[in-house]
Amino acid sequence: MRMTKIRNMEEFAAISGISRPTVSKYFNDPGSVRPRTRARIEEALKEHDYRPNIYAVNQNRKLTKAVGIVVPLLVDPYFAEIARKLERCCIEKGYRPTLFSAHGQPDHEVEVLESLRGLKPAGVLLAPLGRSSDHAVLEKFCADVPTLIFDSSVGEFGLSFVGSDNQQFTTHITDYLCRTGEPPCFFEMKTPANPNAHRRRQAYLDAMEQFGQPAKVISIDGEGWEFEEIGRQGGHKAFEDGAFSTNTVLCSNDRLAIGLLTACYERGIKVGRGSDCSIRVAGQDGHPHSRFTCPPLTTISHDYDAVSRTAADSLFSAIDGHVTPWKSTRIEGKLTLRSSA
Amino acid sequence: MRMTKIRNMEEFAAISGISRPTVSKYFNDPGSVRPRTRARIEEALKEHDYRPNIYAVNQNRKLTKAVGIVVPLLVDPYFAEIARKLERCCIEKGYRPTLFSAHGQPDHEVEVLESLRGLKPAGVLLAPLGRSSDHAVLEKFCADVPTLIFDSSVGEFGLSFVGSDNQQFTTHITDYLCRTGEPPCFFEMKTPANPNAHRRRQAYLDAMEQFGQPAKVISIDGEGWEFEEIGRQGGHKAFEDGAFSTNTVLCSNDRLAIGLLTACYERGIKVGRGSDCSIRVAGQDGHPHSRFTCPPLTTISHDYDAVSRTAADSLFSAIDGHVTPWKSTRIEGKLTLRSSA
DNA sequence: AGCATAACTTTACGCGCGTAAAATTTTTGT
DNA sequence: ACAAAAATTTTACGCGCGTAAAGTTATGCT
Repeated sequence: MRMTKIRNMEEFAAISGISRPTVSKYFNDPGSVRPRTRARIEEALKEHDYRPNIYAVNQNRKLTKAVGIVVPLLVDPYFAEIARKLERCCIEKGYRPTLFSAHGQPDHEVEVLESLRGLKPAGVLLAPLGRSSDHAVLEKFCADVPTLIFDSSVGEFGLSFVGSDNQQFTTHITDYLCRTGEPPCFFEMKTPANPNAHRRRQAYLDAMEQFGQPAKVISIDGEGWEFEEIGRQGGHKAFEDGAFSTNTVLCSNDRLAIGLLTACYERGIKVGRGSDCSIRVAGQDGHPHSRFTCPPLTTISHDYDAVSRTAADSLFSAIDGHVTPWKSTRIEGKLTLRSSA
Repeated sequence: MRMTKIRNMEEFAAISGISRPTVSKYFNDPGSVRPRTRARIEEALKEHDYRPNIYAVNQNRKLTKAVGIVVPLLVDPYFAEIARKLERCCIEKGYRPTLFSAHGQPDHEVEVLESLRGLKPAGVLLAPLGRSSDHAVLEKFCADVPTLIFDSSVGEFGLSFVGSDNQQFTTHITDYLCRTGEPPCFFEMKTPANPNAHRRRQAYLDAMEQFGQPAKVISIDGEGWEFEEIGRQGGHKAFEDGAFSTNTVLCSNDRLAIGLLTACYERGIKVGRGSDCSIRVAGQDGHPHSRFTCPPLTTISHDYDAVSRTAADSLFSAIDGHVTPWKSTRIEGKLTLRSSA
């Protein structure tokens, strides 16, 4: 095998005994050629492993098969995990995913979008930074490129939005905490990165009112995406200020909770639901790491599979021309009970 | 601005008053044209924001400006972090990095390399899976594409290898542990993912012998890349078996240590160097998360900046034609003392 | 000013493939 | 078996740019 080096489709067509346009058609959709033709091509393919030049292909196609996946922070395993699942969805459907991260920085996000334009992708799956995003740039990008927004909604642009049902998240876990112990305080960043945090705070307030419990929101300082460190420092400050009005803390997200757990440890405060524990801590997200904190973190988990599949399918159907009005799909989470609360 | 839509370089050349070949030359190297010509182009650039079509460019260039970055597992923040730094190095030098993850699966790694060929990259920065990699595929890939191996060395192929000095890592932290308490046991996976683990075990054995201390290696079961869970389960088993011969455990890597900490928590074993603690646990890697474990993890940290910069620079110099014989560069780590040991 | 040289313009070709139109062959239905 | 439909082949053009060659203009130096 591989006796002759194939340089282009012309050569490959010649040795497979098929005309070049038909071979071209085959590579665009193997099912669009006659079975016997297809068999002959695939046989030749095994002996000469030829692959069309991506650059030449994409130069001429109106619709590229490239799909961009953009997340705010790839170092966060939550985003890495969901990006991985999205990647698989793309490959399954014959698209070529390319992964990008804004690395928590708005200017990077703009850069990414800029270079993404150059890729002329068939579509983009975008999880925006959120508050710090350049909304004008985002909106313009969405107007030019078929973009599905996921994880964090920043406005009614793009094809649609797919994310988690933050309201259900918080209501559900607040309910659990109220039923099993003291009602929770809510621990969050004063200026959170994305609007999900606002929804969660509001859901907490609503739930507490509904349950007839006094609400208490603790908003801590800190900018940026180093949530663990922000949670840790904010936790120390909250303890110093005596800000925790009950022995139960619901954190706006798991990374904040992880930081708070560290702060508790550093102060010698035992966390959990045992009788020897003085505080209960719960998170929200089902962060990949939450299983391994000490104590393991009680949290409400994203349905990673459903979110990624729904997002990907929505994009693909839009690419295939199925126009639907903008809509927001929010998927429920599942409570994960562990020993922290 | 943007009154006329520029479709190609021809049009842009026309409105900037420069010939197309010169404009082409400018985009390949802005410094290669006369300053005044350059100024005129850049002025026109501001009013019409034209960018050459990547696909058309790469079709004709012998040397693409694309660089592939491949890591074994992007969900691991260690790799996400080093990938981020490598990305920046590439962009600084005018390359276009594309990120890939093998997601811990050998067949994915092969797929990634396959699709990477299609990109016809100028070079590739590759951190192989290690033991489970298809070495033949890897070697063949390296023969075809300028590839620099980093993090984990799997043989003398590729341009060179850049990674951390595992021997120094382990020797250094073993020394620290011996000087500050009981000599450590070594906690590792029986069949580790990559050869770094073997080097670390050997360095541990050598160091213990040199220090005149009895060595004890605890090799736990478990396959795959879910190190935390493997460490947790292995930890439980080791406790049950009474495998820890001293009160100090040096883990082969931080993720294993994180799992062991969870196991300790679950068994009510207090970890740290305080008098009320019954075990000390240390890791290796300086994992981004190690700061936030409970207790915070004492570890020896990769020099992320040095490794990524050295790796990137080696690749770029090879791309620029500076041929050097294969060599292995190993960079020392820095001890990070925290409360776990 | 005069000349060598560097920079630029013009012209022209090629890269590898998509794709349209028309001609031809194969398959399908009856 | 024969016409209609589907698939394929032929032919031909275009995409946007790199790049080489030859001619032209600008620059630097004495």
